[in-house]
Amino acid sequence: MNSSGVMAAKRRRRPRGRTQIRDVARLAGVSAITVSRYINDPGKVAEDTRERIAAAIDKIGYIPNMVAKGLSSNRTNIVAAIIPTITNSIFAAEVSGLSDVLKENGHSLLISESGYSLEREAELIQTMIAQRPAGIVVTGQVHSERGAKLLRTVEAPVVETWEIGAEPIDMCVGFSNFDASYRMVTGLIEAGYRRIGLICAPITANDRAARRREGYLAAMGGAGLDIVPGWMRDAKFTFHEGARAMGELLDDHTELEAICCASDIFAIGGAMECQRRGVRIPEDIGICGFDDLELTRMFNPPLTTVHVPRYEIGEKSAAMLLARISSEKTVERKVDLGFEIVWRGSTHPPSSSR
Amino acid sequence: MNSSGVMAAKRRRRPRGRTQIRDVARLAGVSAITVSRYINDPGKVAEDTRERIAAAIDKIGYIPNMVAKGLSSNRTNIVAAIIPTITNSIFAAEVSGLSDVLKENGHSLLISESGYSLEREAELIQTMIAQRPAGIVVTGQVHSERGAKLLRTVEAPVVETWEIGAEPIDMCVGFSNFDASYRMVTGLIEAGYRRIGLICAPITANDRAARRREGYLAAMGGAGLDIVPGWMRDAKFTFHEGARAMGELLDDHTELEAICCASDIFAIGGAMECQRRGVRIPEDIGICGFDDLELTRMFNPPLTTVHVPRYEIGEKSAAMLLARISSEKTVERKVDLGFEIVWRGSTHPPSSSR
DNA sequence: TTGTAAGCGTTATCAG
DNA sequence: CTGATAACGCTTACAA
Repeated sequence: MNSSGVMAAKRRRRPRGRTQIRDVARLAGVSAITVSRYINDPGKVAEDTRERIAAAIDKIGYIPNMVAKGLSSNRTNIVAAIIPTITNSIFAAEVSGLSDVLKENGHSLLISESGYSLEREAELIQTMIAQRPAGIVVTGQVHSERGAKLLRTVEAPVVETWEIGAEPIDMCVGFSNFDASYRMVTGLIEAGYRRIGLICAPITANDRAARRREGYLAAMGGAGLDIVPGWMRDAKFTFHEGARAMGELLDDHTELEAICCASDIFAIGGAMECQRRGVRIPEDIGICGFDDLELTRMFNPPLTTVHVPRYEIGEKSAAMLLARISSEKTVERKVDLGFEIVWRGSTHPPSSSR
Repeated sequence: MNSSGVMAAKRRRRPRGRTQIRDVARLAGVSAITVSRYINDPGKVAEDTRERIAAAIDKIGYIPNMVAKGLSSNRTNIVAAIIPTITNSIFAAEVSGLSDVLKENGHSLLISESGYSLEREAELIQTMIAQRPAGIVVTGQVHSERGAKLLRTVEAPVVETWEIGAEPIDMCVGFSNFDASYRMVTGLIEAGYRRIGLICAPITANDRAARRREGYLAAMGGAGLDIVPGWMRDAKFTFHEGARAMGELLDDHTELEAICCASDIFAIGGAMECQRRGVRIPEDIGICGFDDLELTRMFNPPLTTVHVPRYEIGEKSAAMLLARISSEKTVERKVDLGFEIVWRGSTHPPSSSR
């Protein structure tokens, strides 16, 4: 042995903790690669070898190192999702759908929150790409220039969720927020409402809200009704903000006959504000929401709203990513999961549903 | 060159897509390790070298490969969290706290849902360990035997959240669910209530619910009041289930004066059921909840509840993990974040708060 | 301050 | 069906 052998010994790193594939291999009397084959596709290994390896794994409690696997195979089993905020329950439901499908297929879910900021989203996309995810889920179809560029050049498949109006960067899953809002407002007009207010989230960095607002404007304009700036209020996604916006409309615009809320959060908060003031629903004012949260069904009266496929958006996104991950075959690029207007007691019913 | 050189050439893998550190190094005219130093601690690199590297990174859009980094350094920047379900907003808030602190410190968050199953939790712990996370967050202090063993032997620091009654496996953050429930019920008794019902989540695989139930029993028993099995109902975490349980109690036990709900979800669902039936709150029946969801403040009347530090549990868990990750110094093992009984209009006030 | 060499734990590739 | 070897992209250890 020459001096480099000595040097090599000195340079050896500290031993690491976990057992590894070679420990299993030694115990089973096979090579590491055979254990690797057993783990990834047991069918490639002979029956008796299989049994010895299984016994060895069980004995030493071997847990594969996905980091090493990821580096070696150049693919991880991690899917990254970037959502505005997990505390909005529509995104929690989406994440649940993602999580359920992914874990059934041996994938893990990395979550991060952009806080409805496109700059933050771009940073997170970069952070996620650093993890070399097998797939990426983002919210909406509007991104910062930098974010969009990263998504366009990343190797992993990308799904944009919750809106399908534009051409996707790669794939998209959701429904038309414009159509949903348009149909909701058109229904209100059919029901006899003429002076209809709007409570909507700020449309900055939120194309879903922007499309819902546009749907309202198009329906009002299309019916030849007045569009009054004072009838429209911004609100952040809290019940309190919904109540505040409703209170302002009630104070300043007693002429309003119905309030269209671009989120059930506003509708519920707003409806509670009405209760507090003794404003009767739907006798004194009609209220409709958006998203069909469980609470809208429980409310007194139950709230008219738009049912959206929030859990299904997660499920379908995961399924599409998995399809692309497991094969090169082209899958659907644009998936419309639809929506449904649900007429309940908080508004008069439209003529078509009478 | 001997034949092995030829073989090596044949064995070369396909080139991969992303730019890597050596591309940056070449462009900047330095070695890879210098770029590595620049990325991990720019102070170790000379000013002008720094500038050249920065320019090179910017030019080719280099994004570090955290998988390779993780394997090489034997530490990832991923924290794994296992929660019962993301759709219960208390856990969504916790996740938000985790996410905020972790991303400030360059860590990413891997989320998985156990669905209130200890077996599922154990599987997920194993899946998470395979990713070699820098830290692990689990919910509660009760685990399956296998899950507990994995948590005890894993190298990463572990935080158990939402309950601090038992000795932690490693660290725990939360509050005493027993004390909170005990104090709530004691307060109701002080307020003059004697016949108090309970709506609680199934206590299987949920030590937080179990402790809340025990707190109720201890307070009732301690005050010499009747403990009637029929006054206690199980409910899953939906508003509908809360309403159903409340309906049953209202139907079967007209003698009840107050209902203690071990979750605001039950309290809100239950209170809506009361509204539906024309049962007045608090005149006909007192209702209190647990968790202090935003909606409890908005409700008419506002609901008495227990404020719990849900966002802070996430924040603190992340902070404790980070402290342990960055140093070997011992940090607190058991952190009591406390709780606060919030008396609102859905119950008569206790004498002590008059 | 910078560089060289070895190694992280797994899998791709080629060979038998 | 099984194995030997190199490689994945980065960092550790050591050296200059």
